[in-house]
Amino acid sequence: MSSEQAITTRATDFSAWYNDVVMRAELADYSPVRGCMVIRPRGYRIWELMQQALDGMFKETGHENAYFPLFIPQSFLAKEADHVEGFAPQTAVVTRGGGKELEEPLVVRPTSETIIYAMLSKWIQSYRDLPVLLNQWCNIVRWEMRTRLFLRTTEFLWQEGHTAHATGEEAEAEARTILGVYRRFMEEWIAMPVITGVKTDAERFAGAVRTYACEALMQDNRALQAGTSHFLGQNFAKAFETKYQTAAGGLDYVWSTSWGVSTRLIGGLIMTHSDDVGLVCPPRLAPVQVVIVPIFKTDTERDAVLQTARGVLESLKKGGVRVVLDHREGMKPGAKYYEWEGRGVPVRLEIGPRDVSQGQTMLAKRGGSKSPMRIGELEVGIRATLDTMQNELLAAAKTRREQNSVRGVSRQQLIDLMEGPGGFAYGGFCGGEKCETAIKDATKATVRVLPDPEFRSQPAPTRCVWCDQPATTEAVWAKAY
RNA sequence: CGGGGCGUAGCGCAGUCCGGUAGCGCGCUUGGUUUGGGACCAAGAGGUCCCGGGUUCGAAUCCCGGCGCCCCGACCA
Repeated sequence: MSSEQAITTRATDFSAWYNDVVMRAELADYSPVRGCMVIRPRGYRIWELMQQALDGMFKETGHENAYFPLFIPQSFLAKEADHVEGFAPQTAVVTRGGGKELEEPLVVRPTSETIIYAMLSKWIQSYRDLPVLLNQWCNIVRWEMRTRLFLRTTEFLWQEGHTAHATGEEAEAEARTILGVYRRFMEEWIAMPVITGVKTDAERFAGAVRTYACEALMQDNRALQAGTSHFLGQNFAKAFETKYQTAAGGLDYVWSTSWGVSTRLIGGLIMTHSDDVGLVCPPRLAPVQVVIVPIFKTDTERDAVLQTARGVLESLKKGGVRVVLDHREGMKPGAKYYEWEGRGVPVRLEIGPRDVSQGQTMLAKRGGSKSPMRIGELEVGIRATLDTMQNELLAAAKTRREQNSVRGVSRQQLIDLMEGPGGFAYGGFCGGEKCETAIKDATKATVRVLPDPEFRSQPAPTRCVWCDQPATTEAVWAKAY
């Protein structure tokens, strides 16, 4: 089984390490179909936990789930000029069905804006019908040249939110609200700190007026675009004639947004926290938060230890902890430790004869130390431990990000940084496409975001790092996934 | 699509240069002994050597042609 092969170290080969971690933790596997992946139960459980958390947040902000079809008439995609130009090369198209050539080819959705606006046009008549706040959980297909487990696969799972509003201000505010939701989720659940901001025109979603994004820094100092939220203006409304009657009696196109995060987040989780032993999973998203490993020699010890272990199992379960008892026999405790560590289980409770007689367990933190805990204190103590670990992961990731961020870079520093260690490079930017392209050609780095105020440097840079003309904004560069 | 690597048991590999009838480690099955950081003994099961041609008495091995996967680049969440 792949689960027992050695893991390549991060220092040796980060890509190989990443693949090894995914395999070792049994999160996913390659599929018989090129570019596609199979998400295994341990990986899917993380996604379910992510879904649960996010879905709750979407509902709190007034969104409702719906489902739109997988197949989109090809002509729909063509209605918005930028959109079709952006996605056409990446689409899979069905031309036959039921053994017959189709009258109109059907595109397997690369995203659902077009079919959703076609429907919204039917559903929206008046400003009283607005806003419409929709979300859907689904799979999408984008034909990729080069794929990587979770980070970029031909088919992937995501949620896509689509909202329609009476005013541009309201739509813009919605896009910003969701960006905040994403950020909160990434930090509080994935323990993955992100910088938020606006994308440049070159990096903008095809068909959007403005694209907001959350960017995280992975352990190899490359940036991961973890989520995007788009203000679409009236682009799709115009393409699909999605109009409504205003309070004043006039007709106007709706203003809209769309936003999404995908199973790519699992890749972000892995590359943010994991180590050379295997997966490190933040407790809030860990399929198994606690594993109990019983230790015994004689039958008498076995009975006593297992009885205690079962008691701990039940009490933790009642307390809402995701816990399993590893009672497999014929496997040494040490072997179990390695296995569960590779799978990223945050806490291990060892219970042996000595512990039973002393009314305690040995609590080992993933990647940390071991210390005894009284059995009576476990219900409270485990919760506290998991919370602490969750916070420590976020803090450690934040520290790592800051240590690998350089502010106020010069042209030469930017080049050196991207040739060398990588990371986030903050600098002044004239906003010109020429400079953006030149920087990309010279360094392979792209503008990840024009950062939101709280991430900006003090004082603000005054000159463009590349052309030395006055800066119109600050930008964050990095090599990206 | 370019550059690099690889394809032999479930997994990791050796064997390929120099052709001779397929091997190692791990895992798996059965039995026994073990169990506080990757247990041991014994007996087993498991193979279209990526595919198709060719050379040869004989091909995992040599020749020709395909296919697939991984990594690095160009496209992208």
